[in-house]
Amino acid sequence: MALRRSVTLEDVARRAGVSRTTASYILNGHSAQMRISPDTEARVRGAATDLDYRPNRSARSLRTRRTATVGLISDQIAGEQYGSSMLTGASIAARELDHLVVMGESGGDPELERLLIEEMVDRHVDGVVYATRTARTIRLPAGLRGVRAVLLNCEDPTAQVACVLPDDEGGGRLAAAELVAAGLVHVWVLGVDPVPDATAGRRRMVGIRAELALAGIAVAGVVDCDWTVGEGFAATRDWLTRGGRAEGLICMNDRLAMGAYQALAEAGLRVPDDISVVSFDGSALASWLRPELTSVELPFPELGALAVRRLLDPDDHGGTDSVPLSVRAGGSVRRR
Amino acid sequence: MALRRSVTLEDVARRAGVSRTTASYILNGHSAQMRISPDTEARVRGAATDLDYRPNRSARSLRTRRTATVGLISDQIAGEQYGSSMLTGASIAARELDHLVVMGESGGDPELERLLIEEMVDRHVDGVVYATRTARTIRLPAGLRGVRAVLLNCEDPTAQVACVLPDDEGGGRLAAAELVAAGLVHVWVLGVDPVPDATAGRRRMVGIRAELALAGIAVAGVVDCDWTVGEGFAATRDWLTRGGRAEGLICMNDRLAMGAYQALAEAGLRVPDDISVVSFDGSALASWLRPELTSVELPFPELGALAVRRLLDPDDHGGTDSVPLSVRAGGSVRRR
DNA sequence: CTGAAAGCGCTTACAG
DNA sequence: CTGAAAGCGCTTACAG
Repeated sequence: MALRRSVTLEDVARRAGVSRTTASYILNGHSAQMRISPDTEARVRGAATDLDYRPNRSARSLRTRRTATVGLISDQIAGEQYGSSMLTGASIAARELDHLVVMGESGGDPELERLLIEEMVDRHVDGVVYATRTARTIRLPAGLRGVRAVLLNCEDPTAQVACVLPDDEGGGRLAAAELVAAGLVHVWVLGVDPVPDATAGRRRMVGIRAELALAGIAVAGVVDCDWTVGEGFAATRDWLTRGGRAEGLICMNDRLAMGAYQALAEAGLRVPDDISVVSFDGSALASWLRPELTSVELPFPELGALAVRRLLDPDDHGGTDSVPLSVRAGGSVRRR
Repeated sequence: MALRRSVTLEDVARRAGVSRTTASYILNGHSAQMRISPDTEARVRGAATDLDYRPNRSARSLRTRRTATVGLISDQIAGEQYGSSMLTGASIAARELDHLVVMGESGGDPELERLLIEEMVDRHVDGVVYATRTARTIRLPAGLRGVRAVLLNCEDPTAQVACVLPDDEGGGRLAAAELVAAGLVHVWVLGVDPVPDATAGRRRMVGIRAELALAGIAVAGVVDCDWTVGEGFAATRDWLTRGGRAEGLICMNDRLAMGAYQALAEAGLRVPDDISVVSFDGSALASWLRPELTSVELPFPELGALAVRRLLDPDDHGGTDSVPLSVRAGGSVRRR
C-alpha cells in the first residue's frame, strides 16, 4: 500500500493556529476572496510546508466529485507502432493540467470496453478520451452517453461529441504536392481503405486528387490492398508484373511503402531514380528505409495532447478539430 | 464531469428494508461471516440491481485507503515501437484484478518523474510499477521509497524491490542455439551494450558464449555499435569492407538486423544462403524483412502483466522474476 | 477576516 | 443475524 505518514489539514491548521476552514481556503488559493490576512496566510503555508502536507485526494473527491484524473480508453493504441505516442501526448497534457491519465485497452472487445468505461466512470474520472488506433467512424459506446468525452482519431457523425482528428485530406494534398513539385505527372496510388468505416484513405485520396488537379494531373491508377508490408510487396509485384509503371507512387502508409520498396528492388527499379515514392505516417520505419522515405507525418502526440486539453476545457466548443499533417522529407522523391 | 444519477448505499438499504451496515456487508461479500439470512441477502442484491447501484469509489477509498488503481510510470514506453505492449499487458492484468492503470511518462526527466510519482502517491494508487524502455540498472527513485513497487524491465541491486526482467541470458542461449542447430561455427555478434547501465547486451552475450561453448565454438568476433538501423548498416558495411565474413551473425536487436540486411544486400551477400542472421526483439519489423528475420522475442505483454500481478499479490516474495524469451522463426537462418 | 458545523458516501468495530 | 454510530479528511455555505 502506498502510505505516507498522514498529515491532515487539521494538523496544518493546528500548527498555524487557525481553523481547518481557514487553512483550506488558503491552501486552495482563496485567500483573496476571503481576504485572509497576509500574516495568517504565511503561517498556514509555512505549516503546510513544514509538515509536507499532501491533501487527501479521496476526501477531496468525495466532496468535490472531481478526481483530477482523465480516462483514456482505446481499442489498441498501446500495442501499436507509433499510434502509442497519442498516449504520450495525452499523458503530458494531462500532467500540465494537474491531471493523471487512467488508461484502458479493450483490444476491440466490446464487453471489455464496456467494463473499462464503467470502471472509469465509477472512479469518477473527470472525462474520457475515446481513441482508436486507426482513423475511422464509430458509434459512441452507450456507457459514454452523458459522460464528458472527446473522440480521438475517430468520429461519430450521429453524436454531439468533441472530436480530434488528423487532417488526412490536407495530408493527401501535401503528399501529392511533393510529386508535383518534382515535376512528376504519372502518379499511382497504393492502398485505399482497408475497411468500410476507415476514413483515412478516402480523405487522403480526396486531397491527392485535388492537389494533382491543380497541376492538371489525374491519378493514373490505384492499386488496392491492405496496409501491410506483405500486401504492399505482393500488390506492387503483381502490378509490376502486369506491366505497371509510374513516375511517382503514393503509398497509404509507411509499411505499404516498405513492401513497395522490396518489390521495386526485386524488379531492379531504383528509388528515386526510376520511381519516386511518398507515403503517410512519418513513422520511424520511414527513416529506416534506404533511401529514407519521404512521408507525411501524422501528429500523434499533438492529437493526444489536444484531446486531453479539450476534455478539460470547460469552454470547449464541442466541434471537430482537424490537426494538420506535415511532410518529413527523405530521399525517395526525385529531385527536379 | 462524469456523472451518473447518484444512487447511494442508503438508497439500496432503504429499498431492501435493511440498514446501510447490512447492505454494505452483503454487497462486499461478507454475508457468510455475518451470517446474513438468504432472504435478506436476496432483497439487498435485488435492490442494488434494480437501482443499478455503483458504490462511490472516493468514499470507499477514504475509508479503506485503497483505490483499486495501480500506477505505471516509465521513461518512455508508450512512444516505443513494441515496448509499449508492456502497457497492454499491465492494463489487462490490472483489469482482471479489478484495478485500473494510472500511467505517466517522464520522458527521462527526473523532475517530471518526481512529480508523477508524487501525484500517484497523492492519489493513493495501491502500488507503482516502475518501468524502463530498455533493460537496465537504475536507482530506485526517492519518491518510491516506502511505497509498494515493482520494477519492470529494470533493477536496483541496492534496493529490496520486487523486480520483473526478461531472461536475456536465456535469450542469448536461444539465439546461439539456432545457429548451432544449423551447423554454423563461424559466428559474429553485432552490437553490444549501448550505455553503461544497460544490461540486455551483456547478459545476452553471456548466454551466447555459453551456448556456443557447449558446441565447442567461440564467438569469432564482435562489432560494437549503437542499436539503430543506421548504425547497424554502417557498422556492417565497414566490417564487410575490412574483409569481415561469417557464417552466422547475431544482432542485438531487430533494427540492427535491418541495417545489417541493407549492408549485406549492398555487398551482394544473400541471407541466409551466404550468411545467416538471428536477432533479438521479435518485433513486427522482424516479420517485415525479406527473408523474415528469425528473432528471439521479448515477452513484453507478459512482463507488464506479471509486474502488475506481483504488485497486487500481498504474498509476493519480493525477489526477481526472469521471464523466458522465445524464438520467432523466420527464414534468415540457413537450413542444415 | 475567521470558525463551528454539516455533509460528501462509504466501512467497520461495537453492542445487542 | 442486524443496526446505531463513529469516523475517514476534506470543502463550503453560513454566521458573526
